[in-house]
Amino acid sequence: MALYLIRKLQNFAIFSDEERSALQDLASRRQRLLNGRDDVIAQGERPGFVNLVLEGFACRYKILPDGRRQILSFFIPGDLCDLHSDVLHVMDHSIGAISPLRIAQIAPDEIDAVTTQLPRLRRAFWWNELVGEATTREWLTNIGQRTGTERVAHLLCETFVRMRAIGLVDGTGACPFPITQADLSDALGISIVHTNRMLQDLRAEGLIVLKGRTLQVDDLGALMRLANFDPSYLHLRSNVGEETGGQPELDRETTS
Amino acid sequence: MALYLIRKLQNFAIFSDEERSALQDLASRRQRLLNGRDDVIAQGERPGFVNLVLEGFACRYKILPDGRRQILSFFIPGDLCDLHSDVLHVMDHSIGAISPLRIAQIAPDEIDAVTTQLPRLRRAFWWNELVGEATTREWLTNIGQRTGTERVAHLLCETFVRMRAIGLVDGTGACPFPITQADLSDALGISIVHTNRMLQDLRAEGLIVLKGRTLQVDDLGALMRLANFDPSYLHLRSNVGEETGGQPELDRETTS
DNA sequence: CGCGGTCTTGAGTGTTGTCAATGCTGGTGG
DNA sequence: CCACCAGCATTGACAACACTCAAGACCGCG
Repeated sequence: MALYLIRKLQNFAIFSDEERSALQDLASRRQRLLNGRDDVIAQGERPGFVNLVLEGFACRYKILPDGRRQILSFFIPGDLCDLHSDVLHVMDHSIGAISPLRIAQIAPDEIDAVTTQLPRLRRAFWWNELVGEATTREWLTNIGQRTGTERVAHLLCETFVRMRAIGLVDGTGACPFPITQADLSDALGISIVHTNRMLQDLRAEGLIVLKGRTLQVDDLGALMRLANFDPSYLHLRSNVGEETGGQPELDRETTS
Repeated sequence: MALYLIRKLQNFAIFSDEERSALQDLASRRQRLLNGRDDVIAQGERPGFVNLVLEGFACRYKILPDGRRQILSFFIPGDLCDLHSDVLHVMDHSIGAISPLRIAQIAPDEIDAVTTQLPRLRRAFWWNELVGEATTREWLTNIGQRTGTERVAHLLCETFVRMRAIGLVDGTGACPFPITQADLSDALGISIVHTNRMLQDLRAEGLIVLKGRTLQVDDLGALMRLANFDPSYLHLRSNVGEETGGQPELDRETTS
């Protein structure tokens, strides 16, 4: 089931049946199940496959010699982990499961074959890569410049909007959120205790409800304002929230 | 003069005369000169060219609505700025000159043509891109996990090692360093005053001499240890420092 | 010589971290 | 169905690292 991947990539272009089923194909080869804290692949190993998250949450992280951990990104269903890392031969970071996880392992060759045949998919994958990089830059800005509250709020905004973009937010404005406070703090560069207090604040403001691995956002507009969150770096088709802004990123040119 | 670019890419593969002169060609088309604080391209504009730094320092940065600035990376001679950002149509960050700057503007088509004809160059550009991403991840880790002193030391290590890799460190262990303390603090997520104090500490330890836009590293080993600096993310051929470690990243496979 | 930008320093404040204890919850086995 | 346990969340008290404000020194350039 490449459903989430398709939904995500459709923020870039609308696909034909052929393209859709090619994506289905990719996602249906090898599948793999992991438990909560397992590693998909560890720092130092050499990447063999491109990993596609089908179900559950994962993260990219780095461990320092003294044990400190920095989470570099979260992966939600539909996310592709390491499209091109095989060029570097060795992983300089790890990919780990946050929750029980189902992934598809895709051989780089398979990707090559499909994208050669269907150039619009190639461009969609590119778009996807670049959004990933833009997100990392936004994280850098988040950690570097924003205060504790802002950081937490910003990350919640981002995750919520991404979940919404793949249809995982329900009618009440709630979505699965298996990320623990320890994970959050390693992602945001603040202590667990402080993360907890910032979350309390957000709850007290009536902005969110976070419990039982579920995040409910009650006032996205206010949360976005508090976080200084501008969703344009996600390059989604509908960058909604308050005002409707971003024009769609439809693939115009006829490529290279 | 694509000298620095060639030196840098030769960390990935050794080039033939043909490849070398193709790189020369790329760098010799349009050139552009900028002053100290000028923007090469600003947030919101649409990228037209790939920018290659020929001389001077530049940086990638983001400005928040309230004026806070996060520097996302530094560009030194030989660095390519935005190899693929044209897919996204709009810059989500700016590129600015740190010092007087000379750059070459390369059209995406020219890159395409050259890399199609010379696949080893294509792979070298890939390698370059991926090293850039790895560096951003390392910065995220740096800001997220390390203390003030470590952060400053880490950034100095990185810059010094990169400068050395392109032959810009002289026999006394000194290299040009036009980055101001204000720039450093925006890159590291700490205040100017604090940056200044951390630098004092490093000087007091006898690790560095930093003055007159010149950085001299007196004890790289100690600086690396202090910073927890592991150069492997730079994927240089000789990851020297103390012990000699990393095996060369010679291009083995025959590509896609 | 004067000026702007950069660097340096001191003093006081406060955000954030650490330590440590307690509460909560879901899952497991008896 | 209950007791127990592990992992996670929460709280309080205190310490410390880093920030702000503000003044002054330095340096290169015109």
